[in-house]
Amino acid sequence: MATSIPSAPTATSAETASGTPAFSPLYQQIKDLILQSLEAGEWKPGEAIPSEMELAARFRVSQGTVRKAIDELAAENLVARRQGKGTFVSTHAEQHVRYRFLRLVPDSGDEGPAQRSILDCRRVRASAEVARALALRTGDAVVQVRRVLSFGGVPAILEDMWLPGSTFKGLGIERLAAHQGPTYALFEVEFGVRMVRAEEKIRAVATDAQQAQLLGVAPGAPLLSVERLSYTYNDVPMELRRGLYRTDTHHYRNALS
Amino acid sequence: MATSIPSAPTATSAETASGTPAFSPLYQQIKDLILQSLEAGEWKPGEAIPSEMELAARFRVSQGTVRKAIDELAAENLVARRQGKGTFVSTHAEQHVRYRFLRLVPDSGDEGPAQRSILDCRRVRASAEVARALALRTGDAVVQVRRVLSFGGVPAILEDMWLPGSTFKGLGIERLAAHQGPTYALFEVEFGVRMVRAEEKIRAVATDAQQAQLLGVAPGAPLLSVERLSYTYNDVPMELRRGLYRTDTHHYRNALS
DNA sequence: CAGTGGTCTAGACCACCAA
DNA sequence: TGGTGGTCTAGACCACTGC
Repeated sequence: MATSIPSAPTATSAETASGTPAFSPLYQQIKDLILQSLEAGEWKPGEAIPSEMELAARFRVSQGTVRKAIDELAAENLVARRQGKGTFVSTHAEQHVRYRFLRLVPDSGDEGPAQRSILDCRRVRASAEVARALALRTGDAVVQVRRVLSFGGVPAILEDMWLPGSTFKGLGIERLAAHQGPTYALFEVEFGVRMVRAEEKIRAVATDAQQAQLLGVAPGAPLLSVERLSYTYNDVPMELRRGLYRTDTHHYRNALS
Repeated sequence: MATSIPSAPTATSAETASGTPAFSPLYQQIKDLILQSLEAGEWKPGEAIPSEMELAARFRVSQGTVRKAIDELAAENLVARRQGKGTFVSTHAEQHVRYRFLRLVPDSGDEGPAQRSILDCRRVRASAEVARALALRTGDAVVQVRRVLSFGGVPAILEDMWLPGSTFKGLGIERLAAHQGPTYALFEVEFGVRMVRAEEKIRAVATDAQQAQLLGVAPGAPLLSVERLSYTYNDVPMELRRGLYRTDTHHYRNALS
């Protein structure tokens, strides 16, 4: 199916062996091809992809078809268009989308970025639960990170992260501490991993003694438990995160539509 | 600005009095016009809007321009396209989008719809806080509803709702109790109010004695506090809701992208 | 000014649905 | 079979950016 586009492209195509029609419009095929280049790293985060005209010539389709393919990629936040300049591969390092995945906002006012304090970072063997989430085998190497995020000096988030050891070779406490800006931007630059989407499961829990001490709240105080599974291209899970959020001065913001 | 489209439509238009260019593409103007008809109730939820060709003729533009306008409306879930049939005004009564705004899902398995139990429904005067959220004046009439939602006989959600009294005339406990399906579907049919989007603020809180009793949990148990402000067309706030969610067997699901 | 994305059009054809 | 939305094209022109 995913072979190269024929010189005379056909919209109606791709008869599967199993007999189902499996119609896929041309622009979808083009989108998939662009996606493959994105995954392969042909263009790095922050870089411009070729112009619509160039891509149209390359794939032997009209500019309008490329446009529709890019429209969908832009809708999924994989690329961003800038009129007069070009289309750019999305990155977590951009100013206006920084901390795109962080939904905790102050109840009033506006505060700067979080201060990070790395408590721990070590390579461990994946528990059954972590392995299942990250599509690994139990016992595989994973990097485990624990940190506290503070706003204006007040601790607000206690977070544990698990990352596949094979991909995040050499991730240590120094690198994490030295880095400025979003952690996901560090992952892009240092490990070539771009987080594309994530799913969160949110619960209310009571603090235990250790957590309470780290966050500076009373033991038993209610906290928001946020379990996040982040995915790279192609729906590959790449990070499991368990966060405890203080919600006495902040709240988790969500838009429904 | 919002006058009718001239017989020879211009893409570059709408010079504002203040001097700013304020360029608005044709398809945006068409989208606004369709939106106005939607707000005015020219087509009711569940009904089909005119075909793309008809709208193109009505607004004196090409089908492609109407298509792009409808594309955006569909992306915002205001209408839904069905190939071969037409484009339909979205409704909360549709099977596949039912409980679109309810993000609480069971940790495992799948359960049927919630059982509702209305505890209270009465007309009261808006507190300063409720008035501010609903863009009313303090003391204006509002309908206040308290109810419990249960899954499989187990109470899971305790909810208070506030609705503008002027719009929700005659809303009583009988009507709420008699109705089947999503509450927002009732609002569409009985009061002509369609909820289009909502914003939620989520916190972890400790249960007080009364809440604990209604939900069947221990006093002080951590619960998810979900404050929702729902909007109709044109960003008009129409409902304030404060929910307490049990998250021992369920969780609040969220997708980030 | 040239190059990029953005808009608009008109027409052809395809896939889906209902009568 | 006719109507609806869905795809694709080709070309013209507009708006924004940077040289």
